[in-house]
Amino acid sequence: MKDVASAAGVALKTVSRVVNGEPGVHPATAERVRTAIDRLGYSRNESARVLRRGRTATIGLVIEDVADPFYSGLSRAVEEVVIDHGCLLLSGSSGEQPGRERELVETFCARRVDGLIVVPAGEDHTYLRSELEAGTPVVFADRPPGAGLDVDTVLADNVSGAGQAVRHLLGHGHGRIAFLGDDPAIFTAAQRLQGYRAALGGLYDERLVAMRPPSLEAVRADLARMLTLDDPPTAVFAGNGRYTVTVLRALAGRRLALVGFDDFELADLLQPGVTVVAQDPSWMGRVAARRG
Amino acid sequence: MKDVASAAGVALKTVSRVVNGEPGVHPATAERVRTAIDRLGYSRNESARVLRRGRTATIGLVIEDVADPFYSGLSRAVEEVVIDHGCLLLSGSSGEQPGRERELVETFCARRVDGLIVVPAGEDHTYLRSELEAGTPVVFADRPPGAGLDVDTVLADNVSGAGQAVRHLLGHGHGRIAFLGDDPAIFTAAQRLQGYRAALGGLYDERLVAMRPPSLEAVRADLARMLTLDDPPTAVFAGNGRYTVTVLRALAGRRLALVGFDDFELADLLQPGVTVVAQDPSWMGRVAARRG
DNA sequence: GAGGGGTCCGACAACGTTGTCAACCGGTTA
DNA sequence: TAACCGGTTGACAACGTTGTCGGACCCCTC
Repeated sequence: MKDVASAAGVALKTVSRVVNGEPGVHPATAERVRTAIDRLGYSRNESARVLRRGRTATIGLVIEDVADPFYSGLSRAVEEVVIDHGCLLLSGSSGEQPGRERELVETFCARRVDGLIVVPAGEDHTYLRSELEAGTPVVFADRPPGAGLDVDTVLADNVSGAGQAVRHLLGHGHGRIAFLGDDPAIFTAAQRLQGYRAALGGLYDERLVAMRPPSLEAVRADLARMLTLDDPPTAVFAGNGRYTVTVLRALAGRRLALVGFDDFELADLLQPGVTVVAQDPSWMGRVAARRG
Repeated sequence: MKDVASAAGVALKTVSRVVNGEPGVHPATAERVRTAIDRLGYSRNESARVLRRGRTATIGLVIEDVADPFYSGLSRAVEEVVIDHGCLLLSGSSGEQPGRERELVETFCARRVDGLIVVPAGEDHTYLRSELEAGTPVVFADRPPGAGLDVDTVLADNVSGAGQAVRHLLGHGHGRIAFLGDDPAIFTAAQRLQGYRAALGGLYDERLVAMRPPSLEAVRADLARMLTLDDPPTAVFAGNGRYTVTVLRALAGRRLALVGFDDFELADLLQPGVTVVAQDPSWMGRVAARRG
């Protein structure tokens, strides 16, 4: 601020040097500048700084929904790493809408974020190509980008995780295991179905699979339908954290064994709530940091 | 970008007009500019725009911890409102550390956020005074600011909420009700203690109160101590969402009645998990929006 | 006293955008 | 013909900061 400069009787550049802690300023001068700063309540305008220097010290994070425990955990981990690098976090929830995802990404890019972490909602990410060519580091998390894009991606091993869950149930004598999961258009849901199917092998029965967005009514109906089969399921494998909770609620008393993908609070306090922890969110954060 | 201007054979200002959808540009010219923009993959530099216009279209949110369901719910609601206003959200977790809170707030201010929503961790917010005088709209949420500051604040009625919880237990015949809550230095914890105490009246017994940061070991020890009293508690009132979960875990089998402040996922699926929902986070978001 | 080296400081341009103002052009009116 | 008008367009300055460069000054040495 030029007011500070004139108040301290120095040039703009000297003030700049002081606020940035650059060397080559006489201690007495620096002190004079500092008191002027305090007196006037000056604080550096980061926008101008960004404009001049080119780095925004900002990372953009696009997730599904901050309110989902899985993503809020991820957010926190990312935030931690980002702050450690002296940056700030711009975040937004796509709500599983590809359009919203794209809007967020483009807005973040227009603000010239120094890096982007995206949990994609859509399939087509060609709109990112120009951004990538411009050199913006982008990392995908939890789900891979659409075809034709070469981007670092952090994934959990959904297939083998689902396999473990199924084998756990098989080992406890369950031969009829239902799979309730999210829309198979979602990468993780499809992967987990695949793991479930592979682990079941010949035991696989299409009638025990229901995949769609989680709503209590739908899950209730699916379960009710399955339970009227001649050979009803004795166990359920739920495709993600939110699904596990929904299934629990839909079961309401009926005592089926339940295994869920993703951990969730209090899982250990419920009947047989085996959980498979999918990701270590801080691991994802670390990968993002790889590109300070 | 001046490249676009020269590519389209027009002046900078005309490009500016087109990207901003300002009137007074011949359709043919606008079209030429647009194709140049597409061809060059231009996107407006928001930093420069911010510098020139003074508005950042950014809101800062400082909370306790995004990973806490209460705050992640609040975040989501705030985000919703902020996006509706065409703004973006910068958020950070203070981790209940006043220093961190202050750092975050000051960083946000240096970036000239158009508004600030703060769940305070500290007691002293005089450092905000100059910012307030500069005209930045600030809203406190969940907890009030330190003394001597005149700021809009969104609070739940913690006292009467706690009173309701206690009366609920009294109504079910519990005369010995323990209160386990967070450090009384935290506003909400103190308020809830006050409500608990008032509702109990003569039944209040200091030995049934334990307040400190929630850790499983500490809560276990507190509970164990209380249960060895001649007249042990038959019910527990937990001071916040995280505490409720911790108490549940610490109880591990012992069947005390439990009421918690704040709702939490699956509360309805546990034994006697009465809950008092404190805030409607979207309400807070709305208040923040009051100052687009 | 002249030259050399170091320390401290300031003038100036540039970052990319937008607000202001004036210029231009075709057509209409006095 | 001159004055005027609405619709388009462009030149220029400004936003607040930092990088570059060069100037002023002091101390030391020959």
